[in-house]
Amino acid sequence: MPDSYHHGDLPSALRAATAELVAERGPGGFSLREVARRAGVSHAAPAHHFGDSRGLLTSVATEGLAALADALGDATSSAGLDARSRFAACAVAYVGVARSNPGHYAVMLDETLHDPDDPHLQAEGLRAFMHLVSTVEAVRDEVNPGLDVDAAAILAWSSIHGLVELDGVMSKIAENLGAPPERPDVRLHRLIGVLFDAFVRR
Amino acid sequence: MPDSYHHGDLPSALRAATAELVAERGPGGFSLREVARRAGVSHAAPAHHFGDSRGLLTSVATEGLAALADALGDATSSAGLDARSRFAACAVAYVGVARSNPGHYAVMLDETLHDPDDPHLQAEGLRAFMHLVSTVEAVRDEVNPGLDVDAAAILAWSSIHGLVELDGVMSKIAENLGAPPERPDVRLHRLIGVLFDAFVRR
DNA sequence: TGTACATCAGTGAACGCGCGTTCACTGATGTAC
DNA sequence: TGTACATCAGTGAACGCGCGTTCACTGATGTAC
Repeated sequence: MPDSYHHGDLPSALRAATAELVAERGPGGFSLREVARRAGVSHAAPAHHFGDSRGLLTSVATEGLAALADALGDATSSAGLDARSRFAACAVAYVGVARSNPGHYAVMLDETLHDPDDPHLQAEGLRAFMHLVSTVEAVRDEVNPGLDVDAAAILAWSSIHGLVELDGVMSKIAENLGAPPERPDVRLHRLIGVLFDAFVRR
Repeated sequence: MPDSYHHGDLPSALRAATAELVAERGPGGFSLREVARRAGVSHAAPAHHFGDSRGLLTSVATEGLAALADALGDATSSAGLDARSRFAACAVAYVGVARSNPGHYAVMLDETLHDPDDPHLQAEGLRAFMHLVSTVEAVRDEVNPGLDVDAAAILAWSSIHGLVELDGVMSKIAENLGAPPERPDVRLHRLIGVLFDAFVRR
């Protein structure tokens, strides 16, 4: 029988409501009271668990980074893949997490929204980043011993993040140019192709 | 003698105040009243020129895109440069505009803040984008006839935008890894290097 | 050159609203004995 | 097994605040004659 007074797992429900709200209205549309409303709880309840809105957003960011790290871990540990497939799987997983958790994604890389010094957040961010680095290292070992791993990792991360963020703008521009509409994952795979080529020794 | 009643160029002053405010506090910290306060004008004045806050933000976004288009135009038209230099100049100009106008930059590529269907905004955005495309075309003509211009332009824009946005996060990670602090423009030039290599025929 | 008048720019008071925060409280749980 | 009590989770009323919007207004400009 559901407990009508105690929620069960209010922190999780509040994180979910936050992600949903941010995805719907953008970070500017976020408020503690609206989140409480969506979670079906009094507006003073969130303070109990998270203190203030920054605390809640930091928790959401941490959850998002953890999901990203998990997804990258799954993608990179798929055994039997050559470096190119592994790299592509990693990129696809990244974009997949970003697109299916837009609320989390919007919060987790914006340092004006969360507390960038939170240790849990930093740990999850680092874990995600290390998966990326290890994938690039695999590319270096298998394909191009001279590859600058740091520069390549920066390029890979920047470009994939940029693609996610600019997706809407790019579609708009393509439309204005009268180009046929391009499915987003087609754009992604073309980008992965050019990107990977950048890593190949010549 | 300064006119104490009529402002002279209030729209410009309001755009400047908006950019300053957004740069300081992020998009969430923006309000029409605070902007009016900073411009030294009554809080009802902005409505006269821009209607509502979206109108003002769209105007700021358009101004930012125009500045970007101008800067890219200057960079690409510097005659006598080979494709690599021209491409690098373009990237440096882009990052320069983004870093020296953080308020404009935050607003101009975020479709939840401005009105993406505004014709002036679209025109300036397109003008900026065409400078990028023509630079990539120059790279194709001079260096690699087989280059996929569209994919390369997407990669270039995504990665440079991503670099700008992730700068803070990347510094944080590097710090956590105990890496020596890297000057931002060093990171940029390493990225440009790997990026350009991606465009070279092999 | 001077006067009347339309137009435009900016004012300031008023409104209702949603917000974050505080605080005494009540409902439910779990532990000690 | 039962009772007392500490602890924790969530409530709901109250507060002061900054916000966007409206509107009758006033100050300044520029044009017609």
